[in-house]
Amino acid sequence: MQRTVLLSQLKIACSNCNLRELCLPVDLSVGEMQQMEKLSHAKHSYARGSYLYRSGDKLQSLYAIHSGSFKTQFLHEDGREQVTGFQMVGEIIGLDAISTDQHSCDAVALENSEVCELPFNKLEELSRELPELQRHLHKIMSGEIVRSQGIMLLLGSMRAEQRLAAFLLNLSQRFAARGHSPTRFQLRMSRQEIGSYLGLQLETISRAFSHFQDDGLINVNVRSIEILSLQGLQACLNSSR
Amino acid sequence: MQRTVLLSQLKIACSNCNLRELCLPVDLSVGEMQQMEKLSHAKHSYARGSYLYRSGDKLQSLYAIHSGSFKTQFLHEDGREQVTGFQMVGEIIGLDAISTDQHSCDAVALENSEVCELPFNKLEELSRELPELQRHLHKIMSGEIVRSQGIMLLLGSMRAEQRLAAFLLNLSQRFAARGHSPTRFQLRMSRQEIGSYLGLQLETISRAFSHFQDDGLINVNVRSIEILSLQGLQACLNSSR
DNA sequence: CGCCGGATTGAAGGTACTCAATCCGTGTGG
DNA sequence: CCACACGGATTGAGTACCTTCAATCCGGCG
Repeated sequence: MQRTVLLSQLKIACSNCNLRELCLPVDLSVGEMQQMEKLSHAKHSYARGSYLYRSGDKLQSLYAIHSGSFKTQFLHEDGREQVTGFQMVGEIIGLDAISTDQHSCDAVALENSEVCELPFNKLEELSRELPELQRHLHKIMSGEIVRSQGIMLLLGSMRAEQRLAAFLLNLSQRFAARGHSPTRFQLRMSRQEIGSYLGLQLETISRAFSHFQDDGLINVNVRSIEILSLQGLQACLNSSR
Repeated sequence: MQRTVLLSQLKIACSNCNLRELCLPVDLSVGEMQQMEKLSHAKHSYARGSYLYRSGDKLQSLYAIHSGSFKTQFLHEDGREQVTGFQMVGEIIGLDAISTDQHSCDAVALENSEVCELPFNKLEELSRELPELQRHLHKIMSGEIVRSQGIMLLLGSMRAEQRLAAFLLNLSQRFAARGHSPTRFQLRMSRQEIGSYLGLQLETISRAFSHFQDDGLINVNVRSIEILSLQGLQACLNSSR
């Protein structure tokens, strides 16, 4: 019930864009709805492989992913590079830039995708008028901090197969939250990109996939994944070390 | 010049607490200063080893470190635990809790320390009235996201000695920014804690310290550090892989 | 003085990396 | 239509780095 209200508010905030992450957890008055309309924006398309923004670009907007998916990658001075996240429909991208007014990483489309642009100045202005929006924006940013902590734990203390299990379970949850199957889905990223994200080499990812398949935990055919035992993956993740 | 203005504003915001991270980059009117006074707060002391907050605690306040230092540690369900950060004077701690209204990690004093409590509700309220404060709060949160990305890069793609070099150089910068020597300082944390933060075993940390000393890059005596060659550490950090 | 926790050092072993060969699906050109 | 090239994925063998386990050292404190 509340859900449909949220979606209708959403449409106001982001015309015809079912923007989960910015939906407000409360009803808005007519006046407040009119204010939300101020957050006018444009919807843009990005072809697979194209950049939404690059490291060093000035902060203009945050972006809500309307369709498709992206990766963010962080570039070290010495050329080292690492995938720092994979973002899918309904997630917000670009928060890294607020700190310095410049983006600190690249965002690249993993497939043909559409994003809703949310001019950051307007977002700030509006969130001064709508405490619920303010709180929500804060939650999104804080959530990103917590997510990073989880990745740090993964990178710092898990072995290869645990990392991949955690990755697959996380994808599973996120697909489920969007109404897709939690056990059958297509990977949008290469072994190389998964490895970069998980701090492993692509060969190690490939071997771990094969091992999971041998153990009957998953069926994997290149980028098609079928999870046969969520519990099995969870057990792998929780294994002593 | 501006600096002193900032510090005086600071005192208003945080009585007698030279709170760098919340100082505002602009002058405030008399009325605005009065508003800042609304952010009344308490200053509390924490003995070495005591908890500022624990995972699961309800979000009440953010905390600005007035003296001393803390570590934050993240606890996995299965008992795995990892240090996710070391915070020193002037830094803000507790941002992780905004996401779920509960702290997602523990904060433990590394030495006898004092913090200024910043009730989060008041902070939000006030930041609706003071756009400069709002922007600054956003920058602090975003900065934490960027910091996490840097740690992810470190954990995902650096070898042991590079990680320790990065750690020492980061400490050096932070001490320098606070007016201390960038080359001589005391570590506040154990080898175990450094290892946990850097995703390594304590023995590996110890060996890397010894190796740096053999190479003439540092003098280390348990927790006393003297950096002999910042360039040398930087070179180690930048070495091919 | 002796205990204790943290730090150092040594030796052996394991996990993931590196290098390399092969496979496979897709797209391209003859 | 088939051959071929290409990029990504898989698999194998050897190696490097870090971990693990263990012994020892060192400084502080009862």
